[in-house]
Amino acid sequence: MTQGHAGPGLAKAYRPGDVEAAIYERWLAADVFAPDGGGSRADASKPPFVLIQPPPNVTGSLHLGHAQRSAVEDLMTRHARMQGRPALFLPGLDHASIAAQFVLDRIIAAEGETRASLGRERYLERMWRFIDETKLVILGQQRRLGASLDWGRLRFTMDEVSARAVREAFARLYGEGLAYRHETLINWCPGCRTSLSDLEVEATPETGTLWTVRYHMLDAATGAPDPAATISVATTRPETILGDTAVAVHPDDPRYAALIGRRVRIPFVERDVPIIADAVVDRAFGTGAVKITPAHDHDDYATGQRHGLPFVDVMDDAGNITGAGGPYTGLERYAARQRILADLDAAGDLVASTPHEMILGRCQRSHDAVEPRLKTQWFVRTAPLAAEALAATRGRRTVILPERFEKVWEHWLTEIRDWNVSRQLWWGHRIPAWYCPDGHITVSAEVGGPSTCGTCGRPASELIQDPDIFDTWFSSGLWPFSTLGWPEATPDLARFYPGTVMETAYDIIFFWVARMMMLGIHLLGDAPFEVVYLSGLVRDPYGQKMSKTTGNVVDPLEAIDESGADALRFALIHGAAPGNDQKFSAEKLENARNFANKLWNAARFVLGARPSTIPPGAPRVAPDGARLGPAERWLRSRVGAAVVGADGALAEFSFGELTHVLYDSIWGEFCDWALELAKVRLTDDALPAADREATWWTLVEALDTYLRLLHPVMPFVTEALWAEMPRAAGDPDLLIVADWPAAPPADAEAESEVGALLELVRALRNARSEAKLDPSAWLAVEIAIPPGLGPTFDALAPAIERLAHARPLTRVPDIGALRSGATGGLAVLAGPIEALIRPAAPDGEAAARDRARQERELAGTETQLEGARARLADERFVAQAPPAVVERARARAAELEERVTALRASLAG
RNA sequence: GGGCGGUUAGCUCAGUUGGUUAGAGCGCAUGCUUGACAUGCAUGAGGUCAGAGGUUCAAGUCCUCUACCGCCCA
Repeated sequence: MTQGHAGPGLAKAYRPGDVEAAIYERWLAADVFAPDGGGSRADASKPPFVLIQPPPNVTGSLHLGHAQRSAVEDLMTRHARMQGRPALFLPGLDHASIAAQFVLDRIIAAEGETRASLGRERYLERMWRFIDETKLVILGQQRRLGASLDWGRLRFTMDEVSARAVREAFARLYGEGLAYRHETLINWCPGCRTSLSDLEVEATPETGTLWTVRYHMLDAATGAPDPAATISVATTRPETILGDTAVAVHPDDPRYAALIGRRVRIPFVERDVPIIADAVVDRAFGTGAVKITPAHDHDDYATGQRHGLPFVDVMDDAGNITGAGGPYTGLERYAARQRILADLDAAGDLVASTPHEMILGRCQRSHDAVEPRLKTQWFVRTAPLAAEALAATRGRRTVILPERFEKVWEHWLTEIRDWNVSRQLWWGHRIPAWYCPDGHITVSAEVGGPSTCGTCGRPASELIQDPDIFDTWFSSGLWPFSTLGWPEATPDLARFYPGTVMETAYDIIFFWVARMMMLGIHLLGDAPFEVVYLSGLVRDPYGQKMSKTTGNVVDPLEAIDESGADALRFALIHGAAPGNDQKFSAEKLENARNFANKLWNAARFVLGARPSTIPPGAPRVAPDGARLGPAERWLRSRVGAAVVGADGALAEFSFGELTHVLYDSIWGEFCDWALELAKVRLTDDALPAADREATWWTLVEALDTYLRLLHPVMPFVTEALWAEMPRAAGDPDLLIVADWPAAPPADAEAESEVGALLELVRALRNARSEAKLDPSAWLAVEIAIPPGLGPTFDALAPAIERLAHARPLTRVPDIGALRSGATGGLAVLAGPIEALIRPAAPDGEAAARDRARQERELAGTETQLEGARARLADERFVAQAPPAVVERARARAAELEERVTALRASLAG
């Protein structure tokens, strides 16, 4: 006897909204997220698993890319936690100075304010108020997603712990000569009014104009302009004429050899500059003569240094022409360009203008054209740090996944340039450098700054702190250890540094990963993580990048509301392969939702099918091995294969593969076959109760294993179901801290024998369907089974009967007997098994369709046989292929031969 | 210009160290209210694995070249 068919208290369909919030609260209440939490079952002797979460920008909200990465991070963490490792998944938020100011500037603009109208102090107060709201959004999103983050260790890149790390790191680098202050040409964004690092400048190909401008030379004797002697230069930036301090030609260019050393008058600013020779000039470019603007062009800067030219800065922070710009002073740079062109034209000195393909540097954030400008900035000397980072990856102390990114990594770190860390912004960590009136620099890691000038001893009151802040990535670069309390020697730092995995998107490998590696190794002596797992980007169904302006963004919360957090996680992880972008679509989400529902219903069935001889709430026991039928043995073996497959996928960080393995096993094997086979035994009152119990415990064991395996991917539904499952002694209340399963041993015999019979069921169904026989009719079927399969067949006959709708199902002694009676029936072949379906009444059309099916099959089989024979006829194959391969080919050929014979016989009959 | 990746069913993607008959989901077709599930079940159709050449007994898989798409660096 069995109980009712509905599981205890389980709804007919899985409704994520009903359980998710409560389950997250249970996890929080049980204190299982922290490696040292009250509910943790971590084995302190095992190596900790540490994953410091990439901190999302505090002013934003999470998009699908974040959701995917959080899902992957949480998956790894939950797996490690179930393996009994102390698992730390540390949450955080990033202040993202330039991006945050961008957002806030727009908000205050709507309130009629500007950065300048508020002033630094009030602006920063406003920022703190603003992020107090936004951070709640992000933290809430992480909870909805089910991220098992250790909230007690939440860090913010602008909190005092992080600030102390920034000051200390900078002071140490300065002390070692690795941080220095220096005037040089930097990238300036007039829109953001700050300098940028090289990485924040995007090289964009554009069609500009190449103008040819005629400069007038000076008479060598009088020094007065010589209207007849001119030299034409080509430029894409006429406004920089105002800052020209030379004209350069190639030393070997015969066109200009005679002019080298003569002087030229720069128009409008009336500056007299020399014509110089430098091999850097490309003779094929333009006229072969170029203007040199050392303060506004990277190549010209180098030329200027080589020739000792003056550097004239003609642009201010807003991109307007400075007082050095003569009549154009105060004009915006593009307005100045137009005026200069007009004036040159009027003077007859604009010789030509042609369209010109060029590469323009634009600000990654505002897309303004970046202006090279001469500025004094703080730099970090990267060469020695990069060497250490390279040594770590070359020595495999840190592995980058996918490995192909190591090549890019190598290249970038080998060619690395010094890092400009100064930003002329307000929202960020103020650079802890003070300047005394004599220009001495004092760098201090103390909260209140230095008490005196480190050089001349002047009191703090006479010192002025650098107004600039650090590049956000400077504090981000300290994240793997600032989060753990560095520079204090905290217990967390000792225990959790270095970390295990850094998961992040591949587009910030240089911005972030490289900086963490460089700073971590340098400041702490160890690389900050063992594995760098680089995720791909999540794109829309058409492969477009999701963006607010395109309007194709999917809000993770919407997806969760619609389909559940587990479905979103599954869908995102399903397509996750390291370094590969994936397209996301509603169909994928729906498929994942269906899978969650499938699992739910499978569990509902199992729980509802408990034999009445097992009391409700009985502790879970292993099925009685002596009572297992072939189907039970088959299931255990297949579950074992799923465990092995899952372990393999996890070991290789192939999380998409993990979901494939679990999906196929749970849906394709457990639900489609194991449950259907079990139904017969569970409801067969003629069987001893112990047999039915063994079957049920086998299902429970399988389901229990699946829930454990699936938990890291779909934490909510698995936890919800596990709450209803019988527990074994020693199982915890919550699945999140249950043990990762071990694989039941493989049972090759059961797999092959049951597999053959499942093949038979498929073949019977196919024959019936192709002949278009009434699917609901019970048809008599006779079956000839090879002797070896007899016992398994007999044990499963009732199930086969049910699954193939075959009744009566009769075993005939041999194939000959079957064939002799093979008239008016559908002949079915399934490997070594032959069967005959006898329709209730003769049906000419059905018979014809069946004949067509068999003829099609025969043709296909003959083609295959031909191929197999040809292969075996090749002496070189037989001689050179491994014996096992040849043996398999022979067996295959024999099988095909038998099949052809049988089909011919059947068609002849 | 340099480097990397991709090209497999109508669509989205799997395909382990080369080895039987290249798989899945969605979509499509046909049928099914089967005592867990119509968010379901059954059956089926659909592929010269971008192209060319090579290595090998054997290539979706390894090598070379070409085409197209995408990304990164300069």
